[in-house]
Amino acid sequence: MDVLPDKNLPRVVAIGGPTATGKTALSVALAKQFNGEVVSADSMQIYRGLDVGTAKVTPEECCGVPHHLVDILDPETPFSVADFASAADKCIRSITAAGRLPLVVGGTGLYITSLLNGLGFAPEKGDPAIRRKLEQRAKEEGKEALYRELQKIDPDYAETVHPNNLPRVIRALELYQNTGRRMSEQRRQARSEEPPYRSLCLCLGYKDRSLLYRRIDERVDRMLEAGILEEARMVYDHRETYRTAAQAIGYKEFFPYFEETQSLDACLERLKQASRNYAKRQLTWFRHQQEAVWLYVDEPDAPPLVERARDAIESFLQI
RNA sequence: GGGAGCUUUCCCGAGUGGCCAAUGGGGACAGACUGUAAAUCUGCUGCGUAAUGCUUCGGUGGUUCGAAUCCACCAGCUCCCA
Repeated sequence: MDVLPDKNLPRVVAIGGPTATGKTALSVALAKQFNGEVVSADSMQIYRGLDVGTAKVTPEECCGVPHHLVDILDPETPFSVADFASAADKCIRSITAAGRLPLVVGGTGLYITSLLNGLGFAPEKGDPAIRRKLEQRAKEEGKEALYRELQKIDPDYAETVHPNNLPRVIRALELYQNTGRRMSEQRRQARSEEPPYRSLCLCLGYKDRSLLYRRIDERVDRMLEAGILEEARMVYDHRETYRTAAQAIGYKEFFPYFEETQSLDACLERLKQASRNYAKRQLTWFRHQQEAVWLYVDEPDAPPLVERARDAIESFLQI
């Protein structure tokens, strides 16, 4: 698409990157400089009560900068990318209307990319009943059976999904049964739309990966002191209803400790490991799914991070 | 002091004469991703001028056409008896 973007589109600055790179601190500093407001793009911080484990902004860290899409749901309420995209869009429009700059900040790459590309999700919500039936079938007939069915109804999409990736297979079948539309069509349509904003995505990273991993480990230790265990216990006690929280890194790793099948130390190690693996996946996402300007935290001769970010945003706003 | 066992590629751990550069798991690295995404899934992991090539299974030396696998000695660790 060589079409010049519409000058009147809302401008959005996104800040992404793996966990523990300092997105929160940077976004607050930038919001103050650019008269901005933060729109969180984080699938876990959206929930009330998950604070320590999600490294949620504290009131002190906020410094008065408004934060949207944080603490807006109880943990038993389901939430999805589509929900995020429409909620974030509303935020962006009202922030823009107020003459301020929306800063979309978070580590959930799928949320950021979907939002910035204006992916048109199916208007129909997912159908839990259909999904439950498919899950049941997978248990009885095996995931191969479902995959074969997907090959029949949507060979194009089946080719892009690995047979082992059951949740994706199920979602595709669910979409078809629910709406009569194939996932491959859905994707094609969604992609062809014009981007809804003029956006700049800044991505935080480390040149030296081992430094990132060390920061992650240290942060887990700090979370322990800050009371992550109580939070994890709370999530554990509600694990049947807190569907999303129960799978969050920072909580599920302590379940064996509560069940007395593993020592606290072992769980802490697993949590650190899981966080490092997650950071790796985030890097892959932002490198390949999202066009971004990368800012490295550990660049020795470069000016401070905030200055580099500020320069990038200033030139973006001038275009 | 006497006896038994163990030592494998980054880690754990299989392998007890050829099909072994060596199962599996973890880690590392790389990748996918359109309604649970902090989820879910995939690839790859001795070297390499890529070859019936080279160097690996604690060390040295043997047996054998052929050894990670058998034997001897040495080193380290574990356990049992004193």
